[in-house]
Formats: sequence, C-alpha cells, structure tokens
Amino acid sequence: MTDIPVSPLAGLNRDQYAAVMHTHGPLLVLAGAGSGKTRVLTTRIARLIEAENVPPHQILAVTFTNKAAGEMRDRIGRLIGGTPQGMWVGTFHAIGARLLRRDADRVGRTSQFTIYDEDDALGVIKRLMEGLRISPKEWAPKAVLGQISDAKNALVTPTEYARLARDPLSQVVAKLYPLYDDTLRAQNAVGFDDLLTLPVQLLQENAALLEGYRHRFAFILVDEYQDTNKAQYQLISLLAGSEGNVMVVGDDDQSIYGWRGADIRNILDFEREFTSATVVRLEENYRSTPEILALANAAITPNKERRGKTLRATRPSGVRPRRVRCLDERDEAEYIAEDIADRRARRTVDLKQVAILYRTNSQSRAFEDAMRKRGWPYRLIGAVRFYDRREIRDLMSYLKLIANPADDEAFRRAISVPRRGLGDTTIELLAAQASAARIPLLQAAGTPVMLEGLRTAARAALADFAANLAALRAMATESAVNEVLEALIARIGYIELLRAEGQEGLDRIENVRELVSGAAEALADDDGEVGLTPLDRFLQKAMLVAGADALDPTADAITMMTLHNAKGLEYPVVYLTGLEDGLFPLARAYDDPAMLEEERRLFYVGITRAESVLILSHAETRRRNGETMSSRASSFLEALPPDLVEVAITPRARSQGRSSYGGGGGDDGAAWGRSGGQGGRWTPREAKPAPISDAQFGGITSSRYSAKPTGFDDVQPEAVQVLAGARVRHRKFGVGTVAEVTGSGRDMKVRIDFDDEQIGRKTLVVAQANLEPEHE
DNA sequence: CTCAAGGGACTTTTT
DNA sequence: GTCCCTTGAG
Repeated sequence: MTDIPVSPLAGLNRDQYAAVMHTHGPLLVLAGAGSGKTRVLTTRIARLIEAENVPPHQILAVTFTNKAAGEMRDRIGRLIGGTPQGMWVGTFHAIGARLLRRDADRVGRTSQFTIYDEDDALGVIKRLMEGLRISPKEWAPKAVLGQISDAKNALVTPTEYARLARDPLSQVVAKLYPLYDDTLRAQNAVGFDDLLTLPVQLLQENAALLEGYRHRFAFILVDEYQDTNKAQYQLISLLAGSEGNVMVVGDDDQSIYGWRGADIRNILDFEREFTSATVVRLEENYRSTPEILALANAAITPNKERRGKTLRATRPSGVRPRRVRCLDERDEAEYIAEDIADRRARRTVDLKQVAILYRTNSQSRAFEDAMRKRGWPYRLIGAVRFYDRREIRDLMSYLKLIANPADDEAFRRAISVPRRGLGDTTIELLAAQASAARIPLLQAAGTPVMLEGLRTAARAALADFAANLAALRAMATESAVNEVLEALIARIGYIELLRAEGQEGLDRIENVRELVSGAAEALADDDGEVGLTPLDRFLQKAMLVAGADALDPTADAITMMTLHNAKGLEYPVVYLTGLEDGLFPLARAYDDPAMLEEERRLFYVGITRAESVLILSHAETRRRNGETMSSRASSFLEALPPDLVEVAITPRARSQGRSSYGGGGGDDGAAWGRSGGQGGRWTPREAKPAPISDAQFGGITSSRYSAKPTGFDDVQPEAVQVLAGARVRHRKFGVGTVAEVTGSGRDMKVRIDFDDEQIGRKTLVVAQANLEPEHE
C-alpha cells in the first residue's frame, strides 16, 4: 500500500482508472473492502491539482478519522511533491468546526466557542432536569441526551421535535431540548452534533455565504459515505449543489453506524439525489487471500438491503480461515496468545501485524491479561481515550475556561480540583446568583457583589480562583500553550496532588507530562487556519480526536480494538473473537432485521480486515457483568459453508466439554446456589432472568442468553441452602441470622439480624454481599 | 465540607 | 465486574 508508482496512474485497474479520470459531475464509487479506494481518492485529487490545474483550496475532502485525513494529506503531498496549500481535509466534525469558527456570531457564539463532549453535555442535561424537577431515576439523562442527539443528527429542530413527541420520554425530551440549546449558546459552547447541524443551519440561512462556499469548494470528496447521517448528507448536498463535482466513496456492505443515525439510504439512493451521477464499482480485492474473500462473500450474502457485489481475489491462494471453540474467555485469550507465540517462533509474524478484534470493549480484558502475562506490548484502541482520563480532563477544564470564560461546565470541574473547601451548596448559591444576573460562573466568582451571603472562606476561595484564572488568561495571550499549561500545573500544585495518590498518581503524572509535550508539539502544525489562537486550536483538536487516531502502525505491539474501530484498517493476522449468539450478534439485534443486518455487516468488516490469516473464535461460557453465561456459537458462524473453514478446538474445551445446558427455568427464588470452588465463598445460583416487571429487559434479551450455574458439577462439593434462620458471616458485619429472603437471581436480597447490636438488622444484596457460612 | 464505603444500576458500537 | 450515587462518619 505504501509503494509510490513512477506515474500515479500506472498500475491502476480499469475501474480505478475510470474513477481517477472522472473530472466533472457527481461520482459514486462503490468500493469493496481492500479494493484500493484510498489510492483512487488520493490519486484523483493529485490529478485534479496537477493535470486539471485545480487550485488545492478549491478541494474539500472528508474522511472518517483524523488519522485518515493526515494520511490522505501526506499521500497527496508525495504524489504532487509538496503540501497542497489551502486544501481542506478532515472529518465531518472537524470541518464543521472550521466552518463554525468563521461565522460563529451567526449562530450566537464567538469564535472561541468550546466543544462539549458527552460528559459535559450530560452535566448540562442533569442540571436542567434538576431545575425542572425531573427525576434522573425516572428518565435517564443519558437516554434524554441520546434522543436529542438522534434528533440533531436527523436535523429535527426542538419545535419539530415537540410537535412529533408522543411517548412519555419524548415529551420529557421535548421540554429539555430547547433549554439544552439555550444553555449551550449561553455558555458559548456546542455539542458534537452541533458541529454538523449548526453549519447546515448557517448555510441554509445565509445565501451569500453558501454561494461563496459553493464557489470555493468546486471539488468535494467524501470517504466512507455509507456511514453518513442526514445532517452530514445535508451539509454535503448544500455545498455541492445537485450538479456539483462531488465524489463519494463507500461500501454499503460496510455500513455499521446506523445506531448513530447513519443512513444507508444515502449511498443506496445516491443516483436519485444526484441524477447525473456516474457510478464506478471497484470489486477487485488486493488485500486478502481468496480463502478469506470467499468467507467474506458468504458471510454477507444473507443480507437483503444491499446493492450487491462480489469481491474478486487477486492474491494467490493461502490458508483457510480457522474456527476455534474455546472453553471461556480466558481460554480464548490463551489460545490466541499461544497461536501468536507459535507464529512468532516460526517467524511468520511480527506483533505489529496482529490484530485482535471484538464486538464490545469489555472483551479486551482477557486479552490484556494474556498479553501482560507474557510481557508483550499491546495497543488498546478506543477504550479509554487519552483525553478522557481524569487528570487530563482536570487540566483541560482549566484550559477551556481560559479560552472561553463562559464555559460553566469547565468552571464546575476546575473549581473542584484541587479541593478548595467549596462544596455543592456554595457552588449552587453562586450559580443562582450568576443565572439571575445572566452572567457566567467565572464572572460571578470575580464579582464581589455576587458573593454576598457566602461564607467568608468561600468568598475568598472564589475570588482567589477568579484572580488566578485572570492571570493565566493574560498569560495565554502571549505564551505558548505548553507554557500556560506548566504555569497552571505549578499554580494549583497539581503534580503534588497526584503524587499524594500513590502508585496510580504516578501513572497520572506521566500522562500529564505527555499532555504538556503534546501541547508543545501542537504549536508546530498550524495549517493556516485564520483567527484561531494556538490554545483554541489545541483544544479543538483535543475534543475531536477519536480512538483510532492514536494508532501508530510502526510500534511493535499487538493491536486490540472493537470492530467499529477497525474499519478501514488491515492486518496480516486477524483474530475475530467472541463469535457467540447474544454477543455477536448482540441479543437485541434478533428483534430487528435491520439491526441484524448491521451486525452482519460488522462481521463482514471484521473478516475483510484480514490479509493472510483469519481466526474466528467463540467461547462456551463467558463472564459478562459478573455472571457466567453460556452460549452457542454465533449464528453467523453456523451460516458459513463448512468447507470454507477449518475447525479447531482448544485442549481445555476438549477435555472439559460441557453437556449442553439449556438454561433455566424452575428455580425457586429462595434457593441458594452451590458453592463455587473450594474457597467456601458462596455465590448465588444464577436463577432465571429477571421477572417481567423489570421493564429494562422486557423479557427479550433473556431468551437468548441462558444462565448457567457457576462451576461444573464434578467440582461441586455440597449444595447449600440459605433460608430464613441460616447463620452467615459477613466480612464487615460479622455473624448474623437470616431473617428474610426476597427476590431471586441477581436481585436476591436477604435481611440479616447481626449478632453485633451496633449493627443490628441490615438488608443486603446476596450477589454482592460476599456472605460465607458461619463455619468454614 | 470531604471522604470512604455501601448499595444500586447497568453495559453495544463513537465523532 | 465496574461505575455512580447516596449515605454516614469525621
């Protein structure tokens, strides 16, 4: 993939060539996995610049990750021998932010607006709910925010939303949605979704502006078009016009973001929207062996919602993909680690050529343990973003507040680190004053009249905080970001604070240092964006980094990530793990054919990441949420033609092979499970799924997952019954007598009269209480 | 006001 | 198993 041909056009196949040579009018490139679409995109841009004399600033290229944007820029630079000056390349969100910065005043912001991440936004929602006396118990703030996000991605305004709101949740959201927008505007902030919707609004409301951009961006290119949502579609459609030179590249079989509002119709109906569109299909695959491709084609075939295409292999034959049955998630991780060890011993693979993929982030745990055990370096993509770490968020909140004094979310975080003797009561009093005066919290803190009625100590602390920030703010106007950051760290004594936390604090200090050096580097890459201070740019970049952006392909380490993060990547050796019914595909996908098709596309994405070796694993049992679940191999696996896969089984799975367990019914709520092993520790028997009154589960999920008692029959000593009257020991409370047992399964609770009078009667959840028999 | 520990709820995927 | 919120003690 990295070779640079003598002529950029040399070595293109017929279809690639057609796409590259297309100059005017809409173009849809249906690019199968591994068909060289990135090459087509970059070569076409290079050709526009070189052969068609298109000035780079007339080109707008949208990629799915920041990393892809950087790579595209580099590759084009290499093709044309120099940086393409003025070309806009970036993710939808980065480009949206850029459009907004220029005309922030037209949407009620200044160009220093801050971008709120999900936590910030959640904070706003919670506070608004509190103000309206809406209980977070009744309506989960997350769900409310999710609804607002969905609405925004579908370009539904608060007014429209209120009109459409029928169900109780929507009616609650309908009240909050407009207030949420107002709050963000007042705080000179925007949410992630606003980075798409506000630019659309901006362009729709300002004809002259739109005209200017249409003129400027004479050529628009969009990668991963199958994952665009309505807002993104609208943005492109506005900028391009119906006859514009817009090239979209995508693969309907790899559309995996429907849950985020991505609309597969955008790519399926492209020719209807852009009537003069040319369509090019790239079906020759340069990435994978024929064996892997055959499997990919077979995997996706059951899907109905697709344009239909079949990848053709160009590589020579290799080995058949293998399917492995494992005992549990640890066995799965061990098997994979051993397999990697074998391949390394045979020198057929380097750690950096290996990727372990899974459906959910929590599955990474077992693999991390296995890697750590062997001392192998690994790279975890996406789980906890660098900028989501507590210590980084702490410092960033100060920086945000320096850049945008109206950012009340940042104020609330910054004011509490380090602890300044200011509690909720004080802050809420201040907030009441501030909102009455319609000024930001920081400004209120710096205004003596606003502090009347507070304790003297609180008044002093607030005034001091405001003064500190003013000083840092003054410094920021002339100093580099890393210098401001260092001054800030010194001022609040942050390093000492972390050091006091012990070992964990030392790790955090490392991260802080990384942040500082990152800030120093950020100064260097300034791609000529006007009107932005280095601090603004640094903050914006930080807010928009994705998990996959951090990926360094040269590092000698195994890569582990979710399938969603793996999109667009490729590895010689790929382990596709956790292929179990209920996990992949997820249980809830069975209700909804569209969701099941999306899961299948995700499976397809996973398979097509592999170049030479593909191993598919599933485990018979797996711990999920502290419960051991047993599950069958994924229906996706079972649907594959048997002759396309080699079947294997781990030694442990072979020797401990289970008698298939149907899961089950008939449990008496008050019965205790068997003891799990020698430790004498009791664990409750996994009873049947939660009662139907539990609306969360709606009785749907449970039917897919069969519960199973911990441990196996042959290792069970005795079955113990805990009923009223039993004597038990609690780690903290000591010995007591069970007075009453209620509920079942994970919800089973016991009321215990402890012998210690001081403790008396307590109600405990059995699953957590760690009860032991009185006598060991 | 702050901290620690108990208790409850929750888990899909992410810009 | 883990995160978050509440509660109770200092």
